[in-house]
Amino acid sequence: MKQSPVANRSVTMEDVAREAGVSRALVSLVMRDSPKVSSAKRTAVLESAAALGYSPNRLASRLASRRTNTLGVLFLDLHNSVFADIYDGITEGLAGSGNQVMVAVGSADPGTELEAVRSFVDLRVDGVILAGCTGSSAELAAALRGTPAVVITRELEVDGVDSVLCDDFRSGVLAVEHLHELGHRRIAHVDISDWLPYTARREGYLAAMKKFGLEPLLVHSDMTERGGRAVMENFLASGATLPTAIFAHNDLTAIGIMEALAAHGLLVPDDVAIVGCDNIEVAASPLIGLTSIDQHAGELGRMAAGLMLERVAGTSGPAVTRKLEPTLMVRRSSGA
Amino acid sequence: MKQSPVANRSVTMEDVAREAGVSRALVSLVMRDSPKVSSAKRTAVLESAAALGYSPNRLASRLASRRTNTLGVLFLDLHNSVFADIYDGITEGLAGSGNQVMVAVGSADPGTELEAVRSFVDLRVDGVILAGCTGSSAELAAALRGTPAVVITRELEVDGVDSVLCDDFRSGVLAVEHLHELGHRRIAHVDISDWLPYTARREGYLAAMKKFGLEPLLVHSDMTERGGRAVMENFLASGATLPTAIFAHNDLTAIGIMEALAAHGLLVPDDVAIVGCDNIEVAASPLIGLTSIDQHAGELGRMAAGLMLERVAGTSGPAVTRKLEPTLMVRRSSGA
DNA sequence: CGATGCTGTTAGAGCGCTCTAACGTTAGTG
DNA sequence: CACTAACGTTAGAGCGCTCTAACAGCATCG
Repeated sequence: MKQSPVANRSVTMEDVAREAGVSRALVSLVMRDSPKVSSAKRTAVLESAAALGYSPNRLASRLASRRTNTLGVLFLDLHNSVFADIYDGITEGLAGSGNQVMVAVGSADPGTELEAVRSFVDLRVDGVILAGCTGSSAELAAALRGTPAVVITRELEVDGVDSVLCDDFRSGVLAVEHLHELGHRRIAHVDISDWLPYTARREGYLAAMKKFGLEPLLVHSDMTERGGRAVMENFLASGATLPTAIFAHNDLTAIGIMEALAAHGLLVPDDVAIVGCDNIEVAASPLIGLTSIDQHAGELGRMAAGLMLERVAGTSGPAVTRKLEPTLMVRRSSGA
Repeated sequence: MKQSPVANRSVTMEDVAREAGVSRALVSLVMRDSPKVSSAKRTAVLESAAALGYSPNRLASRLASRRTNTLGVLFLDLHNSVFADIYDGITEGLAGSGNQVMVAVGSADPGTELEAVRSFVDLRVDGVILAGCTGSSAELAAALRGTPAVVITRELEVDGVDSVLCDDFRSGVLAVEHLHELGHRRIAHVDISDWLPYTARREGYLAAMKKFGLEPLLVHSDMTERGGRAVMENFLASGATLPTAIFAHNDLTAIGIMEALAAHGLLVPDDVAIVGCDNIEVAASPLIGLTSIDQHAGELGRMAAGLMLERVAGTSGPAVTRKLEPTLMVRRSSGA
């Protein structure tokens, strides 16, 4: 019954077939739950397989069948819990579809990211879901080599790549409108590196500021908590006049900003009001009370999974873009 | 130059070989950067490959070479950022080793988890790193089928499975000692479901309480923020006398507890002092100021990667266990 | 000048599986 | 009772790659 581990690694269908006194093809059918196998042979095969400690080699079966029933999912950053929410949505949307998920992490580095996508493609996954990506359209398209893909939180102008995102421009507008309504006029925006393809929130901010005839104030950060804190520390050290309100590119940045303010004895929202974006779990915590803009991460994941399943099932046609309306979640950091 | 996507998917080494006027074996050598290829042929092959849009089929190469240079990494829960820290440690420890990482998420469900491990094994990864797992030793051993493995944050009594963890018993003791020293005598512990294999923190708590001659007070939760909040809400609703201090199984739970207390106008640490465990990023935030016990997640990941590399390189020998000393991080939630 | 070694290349036999087409049985039909 | 139909089973040809062993070509050497 119990075999040595090493021996197990090389038990093949052939061995099981011999042990059970049937052909290799029959074993294959049993392993794939084919209905056209007599129950007698089926149990015989299963018993032999168990006795030998057989574990099917998925590399071989995938190679032979030219199907993998596997989707690759790439995450931008594991430290941002918005990706955990997206992950939940994806698994929910994929439930019962018989598809497996392979995860990779891009770490906000186009190199790592492209490497991961290439790896997915080389392993012949049926499709790729990019939950946040920083590479250029051209590079990503080249790496995908025609593999169906869905991008979350970004719009990629590539053939056969669907996009599922929240209207980030609108989020920027919502943030400014909210702060303007509260009476703020000096509203700053802490966004992200220039080269990153996520510019819509900033553009929304700029457009709304212009609409209200206000002077924009932009500072770059790196979408991390640490980055947000550093930016605010620098700003405070510079002695420049503080804005009365700050809209941050995402919640992590916003929290970092709040930390720096707290460290200097400044009160939120009394001295500076803060609005974040993403509405991650911790932002909603009463301990933080960060006003944020919900981009419906779970729903984005679910929709991406749905589109992916359609593509995998063979639905062709031009690339689709699904855009959700953001929702402002008012909390302590901007009033009340 | 540009081929249709579908065509790309079926370009094989044979095609490249024909196009370049060489043998398939030579193409294979070029693709694997063999030094024994003349530079003339090398460039010819690379040009043909690019022209045809060739992408090597990694399934086939892995099958043929019986090596994958890939490690499977399983995470318990993407919502807990301690796993992001562990991930960083792992990638750091693996850097430059030429190994790829495949990630899967167990979602604190033994079924999903075992399925993921089986999937890794069936894909013939060289090794598996389990960053948190809830299955039984026997089930995991069966699923691994002899594949080298390293478990993080848990000790698995399985042949060939190394363990890397923090001394959780000691963490429980540290928490109680700290609170006792602050003068607390009614110290509760919010831990996790009975069936989960993570009992050391509770045992440390119980041992330390006994040492001080104090009456233990245990409540079960589910290691999530929501769970912690629910438990505390229930407790408050029950009208039972509050403990003066609570040690929570992890930081998420602790934060949930703090939220419930805040919602009822209770002050931390004045009414109830809180100590968490894991020292996740957000616990360290001045906005939360949660006293926590650092289990050195990054270091755990790095060590696990190191052990894994040794195993993959062929080091045999009995299973190793590496245990780190936890570090108490005192913050606002327990005083000062 | 034939033996020796070296470099670059290739034929061909797998890796462990799937899938098509064909097979032997048995049951159903006129 | 031959004749088809359906069922369960199998042989054998791949899937796209790697790897061993052998090979041609050429310089080196006693």
